[in-house]
Parts: sequence; structure tokens; C-alpha cells
Amino acid sequence: MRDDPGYRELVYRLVLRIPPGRVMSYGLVARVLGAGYDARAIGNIMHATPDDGRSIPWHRVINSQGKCSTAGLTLPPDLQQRLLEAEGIVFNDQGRCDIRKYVWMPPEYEAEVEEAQKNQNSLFE
DNA sequence: CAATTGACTTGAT
DNA sequence: TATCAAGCCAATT
Repeated sequence: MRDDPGYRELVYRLVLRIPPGRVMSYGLVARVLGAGYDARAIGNIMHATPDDGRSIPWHRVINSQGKCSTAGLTLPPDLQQRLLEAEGIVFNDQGRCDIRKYVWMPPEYEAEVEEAQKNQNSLFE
């Protein structure tokens, strides 16, 4: 439920599990967490992330097109991309990366990832 | 408590 | 491929 104080906590826990050099999309985070979560909600939550000393790797969460949608923020527009590049992720001229290649899912979802890659499903939203 | 905004995604044009 | 509109949910006013 939205009133559950653990609502956002689950998001943070998942994001903290994303290994360096890997990424997840907002929609994917929402999907993994289950019903009640939404891509836009995740984005909003990340924006409101209290940097309470856990150093949440928010930069490893990008949009489904492999781009950094950090428009209109007080942060440098290219900060997120630079952080990811520092972890080995390569972006093309249009500021996009191959999310299908860098996406990460919890171990219990690896089977689904492979199947999606094979069928080219839009699992990486 | 209602209205507005936004670090999103998808499907149609 | 690029644009547009609609849908969804949380945070902010």
C-alpha cells in the first residue's frame, strides 16, 4: 500500500542491488516490485530519494530507451551519463546505451531475461 | 483534501 | 524513426 512506509524502501533496496556497470529502467523496477508500482512512480521516488547515507545508485536507473531522462533537474544534464560511463557503460552519439546489453535483473528473474532477449520482448521497459 | 507536476511507458499516427 | 496522446502513481502545492 502507498501508506506502507516500506513502499519506497523496497525500491531503494532493489536499486541498491544493481551491480556497477549494470542498469535497470524505471518500468522494470516497477515490474519487479509488482502491482501498485509504476514507472512514473519510481521516477518520482528516485527524485525524492533521501540520500540518507546509503548512497543509493540512482544513476543506474534510466528510461526504457537507454537514455538518461534527467531533464529539468538541478543536476548537470550529463552527470548521470558520465557516472555510468565511469562504470564501463558505452553511450552512442545520441546519448543512448544498449539497455538490452546492460540491463540487470534479480537472479530469480534471469530465466525471464534470457527468454525476453531471445524473443526480443519489451521486458526492459 | 483537490489540483498540479513529473528522473515514465506504450501504442497509435 | 519521430511525434503525440493517454494511462498510471507518488510527491508537492
